[in-house]
Amino acid sequence: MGRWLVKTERESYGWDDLVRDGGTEWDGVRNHAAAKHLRAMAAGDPVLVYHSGADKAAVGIARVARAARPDGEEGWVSVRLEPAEPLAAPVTLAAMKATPALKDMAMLRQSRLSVSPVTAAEWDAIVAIARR
DNA sequence: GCCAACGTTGGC
DNA sequence: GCCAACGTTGGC
Repeated sequence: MGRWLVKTERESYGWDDLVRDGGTEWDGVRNHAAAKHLRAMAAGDPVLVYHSGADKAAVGIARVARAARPDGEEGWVSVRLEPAEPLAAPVTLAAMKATPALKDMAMLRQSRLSVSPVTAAEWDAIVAIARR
């Protein structure tokens, strides 16, 4: 099972929108590295939803409801994400950067990557921060 | 094939 | 508002 993180801006389509809609097609990714991760997602995989911009925090956990399929434009794909549960508290970028266990996190290493993998250890560390 | 110019993202 | 990172485009 893979674990993932997707970035979005609250103002464009955030966690609250995902909850309201009960799920959405995660499309429009036009970056090859990010798209590669979309293609690697399997139904059931958990996905952290991170708000870039003003919030700069992971706020909820979604699940991959359906693996990648063509998103309408040649060569690009989308997956369906559905909300699972909100994090007990937002985990800010600052908190992630301050956590040694997360220093190699793909998102921190390459801040512009909109879809990135999260290791099991990183996932656990983030959930632990949310609960403390 | 190289590289400069340019656009976008996202943190500060 | 600025800047760093980085991807894309287009001239050569």
